[in-house]
Amino acid sequence: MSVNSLIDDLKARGLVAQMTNEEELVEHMAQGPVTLYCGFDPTADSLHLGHLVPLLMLKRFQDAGHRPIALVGGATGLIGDPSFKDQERQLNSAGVVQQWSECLKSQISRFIDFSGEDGAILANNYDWTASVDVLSFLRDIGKHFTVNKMIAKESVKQRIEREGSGLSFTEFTYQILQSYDFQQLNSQYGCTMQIGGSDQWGNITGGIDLTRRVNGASTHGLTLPLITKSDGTKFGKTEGGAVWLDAAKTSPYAFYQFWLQTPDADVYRFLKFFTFLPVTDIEALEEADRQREGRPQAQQVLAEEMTALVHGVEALEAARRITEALFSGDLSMLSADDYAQLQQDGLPATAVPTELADLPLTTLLVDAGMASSGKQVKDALQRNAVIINDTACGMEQNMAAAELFSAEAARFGSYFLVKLGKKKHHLFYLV
RNA sequence: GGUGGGGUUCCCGAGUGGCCAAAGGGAUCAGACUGUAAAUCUGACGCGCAAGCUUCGGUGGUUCGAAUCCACCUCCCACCA
Repeated sequence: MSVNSLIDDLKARGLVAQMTNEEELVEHMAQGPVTLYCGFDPTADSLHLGHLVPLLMLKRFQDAGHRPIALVGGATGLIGDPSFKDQERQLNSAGVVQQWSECLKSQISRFIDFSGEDGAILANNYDWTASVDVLSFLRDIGKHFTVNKMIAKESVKQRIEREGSGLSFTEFTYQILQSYDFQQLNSQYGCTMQIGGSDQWGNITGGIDLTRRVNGASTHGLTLPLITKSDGTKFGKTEGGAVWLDAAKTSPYAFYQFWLQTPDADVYRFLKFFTFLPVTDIEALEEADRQREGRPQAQQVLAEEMTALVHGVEALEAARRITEALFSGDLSMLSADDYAQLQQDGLPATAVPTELADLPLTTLLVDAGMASSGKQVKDALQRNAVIINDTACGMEQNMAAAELFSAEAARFGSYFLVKLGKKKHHLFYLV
């Protein structure tokens, strides 16, 4: 892909929120491979969907011949970015941040190619901040920032102006640290561009300013839009919380299901944001779906692309197998092997307790993680929305767990497929 | 340090002695309708199958009875110094 068409493609996908002078940027990219960076702060032991867009953006640049630097914020993660946050964040211990940094590193490596001499670079800002002493920091770096400008930034404005909140000096300093990153990466690797979410604009321009002052270098910035949902709720959340990229935290099956359930109003936008499918193909798909009666194909395409990308083709196959078995409506088609396979493929499964005479169904299903409170199970029972091996259960069976989970009732002497509502499935097995 | 305002169930936000497990909205869950979509309608929404149990920043107190009154403590905010 030529330089020009990369930016054009990004714009066509709606992936550009803001950028520094477009002409200069395009020209800069035309002159040869650009080294660019994006930072990821370790705020948990895994990246989640919110990180995916910038991460894939690095990949888009790499695919177009540029050289990405993935920066893990081992130092900035210790401070906490106040940008557009309405509350001061709780500090995490150094050991935890260190550990999380390692987690992020290995995840990032799955998306970007770090091999070879021209390969991407993995950096950690802890390496150049940890040893800076206070006086050097204040004299050599701090001197280039005016508090007036720092306060004026939109990203901290509300924290400073708003009642009921404050901004600690610690977090206020964050923008200086991030700016310092850019200046360092510019010195060390010739990095001339920073990308990030639109909330990072203030931090990015801060880095551009610092790099110009200290290194005398001209650099560029580009931000990505915040991913929004048509219904106004936050993108990337499910009832269980964030959708993680770590298969141990969000199973490939759950991940696949997440995308499959994307509302029509969002799905084509998401295809452009998250997949590498050409925009023209996506538009063609949208047109085809419009012509079609009933269910669109887009969600399926999106779910397959994303699951394959994040978890690999095998995990995708597993997710599809489970989906096929659970949503095709007929469980009798499943063989004993299929049940074992479902469990292996990541369908949540729990052993049936040996002593369940007195256990109500509510407790049983809550313990298995199917619902967060007995009330929810009770509600479902009252509406006959709990289905055990194709048999709907009502409230009157709540105390009949021993009967329902007897060896005679089990499929192949061992399995029970329990459905709560339309979408929640759980496998129980006798031991 | 002084003065004033405030801390209510996941979030916002009512409630100023019994009718309060606590209005209303949002989020969430389930049902109907659909396409595992949206919109709409219905129900649930502190915990418990239930009897019942535990909440309104904390601790004590007044009272037959407190989220509501009193004391002290604590945290937040505004203004003043």
